[in-house]
Amino acid sequence: MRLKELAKQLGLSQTTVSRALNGYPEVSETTRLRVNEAAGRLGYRPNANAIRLATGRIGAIGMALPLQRSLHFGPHVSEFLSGIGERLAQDDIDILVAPLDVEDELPVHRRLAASKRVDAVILSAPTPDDARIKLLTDLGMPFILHGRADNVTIPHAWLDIDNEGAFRRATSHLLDLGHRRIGMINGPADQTFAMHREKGYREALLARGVTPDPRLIAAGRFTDEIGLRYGQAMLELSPRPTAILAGSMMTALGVFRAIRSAGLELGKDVSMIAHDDVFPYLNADNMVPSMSTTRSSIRAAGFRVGDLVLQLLGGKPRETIHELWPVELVLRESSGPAPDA
Amino acid sequence: MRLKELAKQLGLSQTTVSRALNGYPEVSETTRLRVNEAAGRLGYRPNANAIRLATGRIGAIGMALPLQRSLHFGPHVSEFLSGIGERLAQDDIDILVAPLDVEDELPVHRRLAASKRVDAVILSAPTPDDARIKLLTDLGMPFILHGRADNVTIPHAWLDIDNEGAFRRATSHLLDLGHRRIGMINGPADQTFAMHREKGYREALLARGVTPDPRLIAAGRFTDEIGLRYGQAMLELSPRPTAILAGSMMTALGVFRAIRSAGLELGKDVSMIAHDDVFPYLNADNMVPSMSTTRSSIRAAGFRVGDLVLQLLGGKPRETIHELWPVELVLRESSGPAPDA
DNA sequence: CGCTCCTCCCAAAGCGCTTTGGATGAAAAC
DNA sequence: GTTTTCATCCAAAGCGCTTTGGGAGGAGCG
Repeated sequence: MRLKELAKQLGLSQTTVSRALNGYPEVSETTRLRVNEAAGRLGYRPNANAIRLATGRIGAIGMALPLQRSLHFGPHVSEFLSGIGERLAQDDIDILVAPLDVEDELPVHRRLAASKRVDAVILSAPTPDDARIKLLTDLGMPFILHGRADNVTIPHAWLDIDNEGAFRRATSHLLDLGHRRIGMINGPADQTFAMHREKGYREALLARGVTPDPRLIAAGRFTDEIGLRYGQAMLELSPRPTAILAGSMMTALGVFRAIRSAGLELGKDVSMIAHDDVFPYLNADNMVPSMSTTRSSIRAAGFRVGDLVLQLLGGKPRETIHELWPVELVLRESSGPAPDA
Repeated sequence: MRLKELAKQLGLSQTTVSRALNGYPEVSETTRLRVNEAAGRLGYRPNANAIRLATGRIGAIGMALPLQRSLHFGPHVSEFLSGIGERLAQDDIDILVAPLDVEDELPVHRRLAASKRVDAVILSAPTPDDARIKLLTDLGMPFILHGRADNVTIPHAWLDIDNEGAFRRATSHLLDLGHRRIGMINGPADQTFAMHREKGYREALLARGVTPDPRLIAAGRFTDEIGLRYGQAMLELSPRPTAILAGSMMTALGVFRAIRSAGLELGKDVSMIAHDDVFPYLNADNMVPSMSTTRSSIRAAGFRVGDLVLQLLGGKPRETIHELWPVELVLRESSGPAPDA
């Protein structure tokens, strides 16, 4: 059932039917009703590609899924995507995921843009000098960044969480509890958010006169393995840290094991605060002991990003789209007073 | 730069340029070279929508992401998707993720099909009577199922892992070690794969004259919370189980905690074998103690599914596309002889 | 009653590509 | 030397929709 047939069935022109369906005013209410009824009855579905070709609007947004990088961000990506999807589905917008190798990210964006597959792009996991921003701007492709690219001066839309503040608070809290040797197992070092976290952490320490110890700072992917390895390494130091900040719940699982396998007890001998992106399948509350976290739902961020990308397409100026979300500090059993303090 | 301009620049017709670009034989090699060179130099990118409209081929495959259900399968989905993506990227095929509420899954598929957004669809997480199969078949939309729908007689392509065999082997192994009370924390009970797993488990028990105890069988989402809750419940029974099968690594984390919080030791007091979909960020080998698993990479399955969907579109008959992958049993420290045996 | 002004509808021109059905000229065949 | 036969290329017709630029006919006005 194509538009042409539908029009013929109704004894109307394609023009009128098209307008009726799309809510244009040049059509009488009775005709519109008649058209809508017939369309529903005959199961008319417009060919998306024809619409796209005719209008230039696509009804899809793109998201690059860097394969290697997604190894770092597997569960984060899917949660974030779910959030975006939840929002965009409301407006019947498709999400195109473009999997790619990290080194051809730029070409892929170029292809997406030039071939008119998407109206806009969602970027995540930026570095401070992220090259994608200039590329997309040059291409005239609207986009919104999840995270920040501090050194890029080109105006662009972004949404980020206050990583710096989160880690500053977490660190300060541990300092309040008497901890002085606080380890930090961060995310990949080239990522802006990881730098922000380190900044918050360092400044909190310095503010109390504690000199950051490079041996207590590690960076890597968000895996239990990284957590285990660096956790063990830190706990072998002497004096060993009495608290550790973990960049993700996966990291935290590894650190947890490191603590146990060193014969120590989490929340007593060693405290831990982990960053929690709120995975439904990994609940900080249900851990034993329950995990203190800096919490911010990455799914909610995705939902909002979906929102913002629509606003962007609706004409809202990109330079007015900046959101910095605060991060909760949720204290549970894994963080306690420093031992022998 | 559109085809028309390109053609004008070259002093050729659109026809010839199009053919040259698409490798048709009616074009001399020298012309083809000239065209390709110019296309590259001028940065010509065809408008994907025009191609789609003209050819009817889309160059995209769809994947429904049931939002609620993805709560059960969060990390699985992203791993699987990565695998698909890795394969389809090689052929420059887009992946459209269609997020949806579970109840409107059918309408969404109808929309995807009728609006010509995708060439084929990848279905996952089927139930035995999965209604999507009939729908897509009726719609003439090619698809491949990741998993199986045992009660559906309509011929269709599928790829699955041998869940039944995996759990039969794991259970048998535990029986060999002297365990008689073996708990099982399965995936969502309505899913085919979970039924297969239960079947393997039950039959293995029965084959040794052990009657399955309903109190030792639980089902739920793949979360640590479910693992913790059911793990605790089972360990409170007396006599308590001496071994537990966990449906996923997330589940296993919960069970692990349940074991510990009961003051028991994994691998001695209680054994565990978990199913491992091979998440790069959650490594069975690195756990303490290391985790025995039934292992099958869901990412690899995704890759292969991508492969198969292309074959399907290439004309390979759907009834010849059936793959059942064996599952490894990897024994590590978490499974040991039954205590007091 | 004649004229203007809406209201409602239509024909036709794209959108950018593929593909059918020839043309054209040179090489091959007779 | 004429007829075939290729090898190359082209004009034009779609693909299914939106949108521009009118055109009829009835209501409102004097």
